[in-house]
Amino acid sequence: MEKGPKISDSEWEVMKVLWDHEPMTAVEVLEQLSHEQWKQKTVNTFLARLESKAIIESTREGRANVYTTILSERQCCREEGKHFLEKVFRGKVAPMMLHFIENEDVSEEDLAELKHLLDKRGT
Amino acid sequence: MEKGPKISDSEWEVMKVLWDHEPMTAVEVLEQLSHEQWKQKTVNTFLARLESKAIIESTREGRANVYTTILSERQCCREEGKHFLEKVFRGKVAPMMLHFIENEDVSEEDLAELKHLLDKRGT
DNA sequence: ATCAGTAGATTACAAACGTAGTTTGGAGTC
DNA sequence: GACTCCAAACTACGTTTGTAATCTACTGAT
Repeated sequence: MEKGPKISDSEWEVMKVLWDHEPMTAVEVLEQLSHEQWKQKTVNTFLARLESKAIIESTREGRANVYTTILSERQCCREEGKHFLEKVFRGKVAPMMLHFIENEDVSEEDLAELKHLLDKRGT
Repeated sequence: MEKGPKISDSEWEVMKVLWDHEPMTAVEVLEQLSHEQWKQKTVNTFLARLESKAIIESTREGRANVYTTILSERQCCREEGKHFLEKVFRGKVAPMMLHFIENEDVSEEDLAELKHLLDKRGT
């Protein structure tokens, strides 16, 4: 039962940038996180921790480290999603879906898309 | 922008028991968590922390504390759900829904229920 | 009044997290 | 070759979390 390594909230921010733009240097990661308030060193720390958790890896390119992901966004979403579903909605999918439909902003297009998906999926 | 207090994974386990059976004493909470491996003292610690975070409260009944929740399960699910959606699915509901439909075990009944919900909701 | 048991309060302590600062080693400059 | 500057590596430190153990105070029994 391979239990994936935990990715903290801040680490997730870094991962999203990496998934979108890898391979990247630490400086490039910070640039993409410009809306955040983090210092370069902070980002470096997150990168180092992610590497020690074997979620990303790096190769030396001249004077800089270039980072690439090891785990895909899909894999991590799956892991995190399972955890969330179990923790917050007791593993019950339908109530969770209902919750999001009722509480979050779901556009008409989203609803239509979902209906379409369900129709295809439901036999 | 009222940011709710954070509820950790372990604290959520305690909260679910409380929402289901409150008001309860610490001993009763442990009983309901029998499948977990926690000691009584550990549960006591979680209850104390939840109280200090103002998520639950207690009143003295004779020689025991009786705990009741302050925040409802709905409120906490909403908070946690928003956080999850933003963190993992970048705030986009439809992809998240799709993810769960594709990756989690969704029974035929769940699918039917969801379709029904969407039909009602989608005009 | 004393003693034992028990619930609650207080304290402990390591790992993970958020958020960097300091030290080091190599690339380029004079 | 000596000096400078930067990226990387190492170190730091308070908070939160997981997981309890110890201390204290009250209740009931003798």
